[in-house]
Amino acid sequence: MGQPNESLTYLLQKAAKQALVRLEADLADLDLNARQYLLLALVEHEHFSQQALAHKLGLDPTAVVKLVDQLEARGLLQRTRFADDRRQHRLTLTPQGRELFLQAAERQQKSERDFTRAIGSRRNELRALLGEIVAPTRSAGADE
Amino acid sequence: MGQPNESLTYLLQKAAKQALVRLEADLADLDLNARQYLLLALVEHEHFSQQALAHKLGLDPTAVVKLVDQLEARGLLQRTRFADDRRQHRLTLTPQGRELFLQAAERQQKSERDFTRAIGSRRNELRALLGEIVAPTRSAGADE
DNA sequence: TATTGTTATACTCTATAACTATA
DNA sequence: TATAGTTATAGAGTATAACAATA
Repeated sequence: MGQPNESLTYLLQKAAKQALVRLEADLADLDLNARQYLLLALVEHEHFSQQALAHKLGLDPTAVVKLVDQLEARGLLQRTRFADDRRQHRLTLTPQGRELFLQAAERQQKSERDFTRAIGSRRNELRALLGEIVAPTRSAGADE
Repeated sequence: MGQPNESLTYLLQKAAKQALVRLEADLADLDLNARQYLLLALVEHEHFSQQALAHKLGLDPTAVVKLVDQLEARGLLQRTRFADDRRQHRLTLTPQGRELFLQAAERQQKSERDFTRAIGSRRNELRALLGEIVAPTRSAGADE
């Protein structure tokens, strides 16, 4: 961003945006945006509460309400209650939700391979470098 | 984003956001956000028109109007007219603008070194990898 | 009394359309 | 007629505050 073309911060913004645009294009015909997909992926892996999701996604809890509303209305996930704390909603994918998630996950992987085609297998180096930078700083934004 | 922690797209979003948050924190006492700084950096390097800046920044031209309004009101840059096409505004840093930019540029470089401290000199590899991914795809978003 | 989720609301950002001055 | 810049406005996204249910 100093000489913009050389700045890592600037490059990261551009790369992140382009990766996002591509992913959303690749998910478009499943009628999922990246955030919806990520939520499905997280819920598929673990039955989060909405607050836990908000924290994990770096989102406002009220935004999660709307996200979950949309996905529930489409029959992709369900809200039930946690037995040990009935205030919390336990989110679970429906069979349709799981099926859609699996399709989306395939596309996501392809999208990422396509996006990083220029660097081939060095994408693993990129992943490692980003992981080292990101891991220690987990304060603001999407956490963990 | 499939298994979120392993996804490059997800890592890129997080890294980009954290880098941005850090940069804005490091520029805060100069009363500049990242976008304002980037605009100053571009104008310092070349006397852009507002449309050219909008294209370069991947912003709406109306957003550039407001950005330039703010910076001009603070006496950091000036609008004059291009001689060969008097519709276009030629943007130039004032002496104060240039001085503030130089201070901001120092902070930006330090911010970036701090952010990438964990990978040390391998930040050059990271820069190279990102450059290879980003360069070919210059369609959507912040261009060139 | 504190917390989860919800709703309503306000605020910010971005995009769209109409206008002016120049070409 | 088309383009650069401006303004006003609408829309999307996000944050804030108050409320109900549960702890």
